[in-house]
Amino acid sequence: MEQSSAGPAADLATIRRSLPDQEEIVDVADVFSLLGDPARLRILVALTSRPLRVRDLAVVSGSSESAVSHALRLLRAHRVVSAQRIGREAHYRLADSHVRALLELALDHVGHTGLLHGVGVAHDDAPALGCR
Amino acid sequence: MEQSSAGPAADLATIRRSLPDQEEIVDVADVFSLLGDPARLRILVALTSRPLRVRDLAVVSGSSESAVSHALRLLRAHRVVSAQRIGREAHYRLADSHVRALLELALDHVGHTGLLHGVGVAHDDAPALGCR
DNA sequence: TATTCATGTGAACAAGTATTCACATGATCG
DNA sequence: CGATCATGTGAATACTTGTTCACATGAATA
Repeated sequence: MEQSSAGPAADLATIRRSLPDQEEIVDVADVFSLLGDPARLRILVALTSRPLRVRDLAVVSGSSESAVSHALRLLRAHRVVSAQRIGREAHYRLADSHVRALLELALDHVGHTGLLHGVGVAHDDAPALGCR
Repeated sequence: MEQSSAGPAADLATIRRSLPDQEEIVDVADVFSLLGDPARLRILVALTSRPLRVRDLAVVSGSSESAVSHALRLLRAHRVVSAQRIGREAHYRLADSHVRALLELALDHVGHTGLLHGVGVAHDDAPALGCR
């Protein structure tokens, strides 16, 4: 998605028309919002490693099992994670590669290198630009 | 993208140690949270096209100028956008390529797969459990 | 069957937050 | 200078939301 459908120096009306409709905006915002809570984010980063049970996630992320369950319910409802029941255990995992990509992009952004695998950390880190 | 620096079937302690510390988690969560508000998201998507002034962003995004200014203040504080003053106007743009990449990933996902949008699927509650 | 275990859930309180309104700041123009 | 314009900001309100607590569900075990 480069300059989108709007060409270079598009006028305001063109830009406004090029925006996703409210429904899509809200859907995307919902997902970002889900990733925007530290407790849920810890859960998701933990799931970057491998599928985990609710109890494990509580231990790893440092939240109560109830809080984790509530969090997973929301994440499930928005297809951010998927669950698989085996007996009385529920194994959760990241729903798809897009979620993983979002997490890795963001972690890379703050310079966290411990979690990512062979990914060459050649990020360009453009430091704003505000001054001219 | 492979699992993580933790080997296959890493134990819980290993996974827990591999998590970013609280400070990094909160930083990343803050950015996601900023992208998680529909009004701010509209602003940011508009900025993927080209730099815009506060007034233009108000028109394009459909929020009041005051609301936009408040939003931009937060986005600026977290280096999500950068500003350049020209006379009495302030031109805002996306701060760096990471932000753009996050937006593109999310919007692209919605546009192509309907995962967030739910192609013919109710998107508020998902069963998602027990799929094997 | 009774018990235990893992997970799910509803209600309610606490904490955070986005918007509006009124006004401040600071630059430009007549 | 005084007026006007674009933007920034503080306080207050209304709204959203995450956590805890108590309990429910449903599967395994004895």
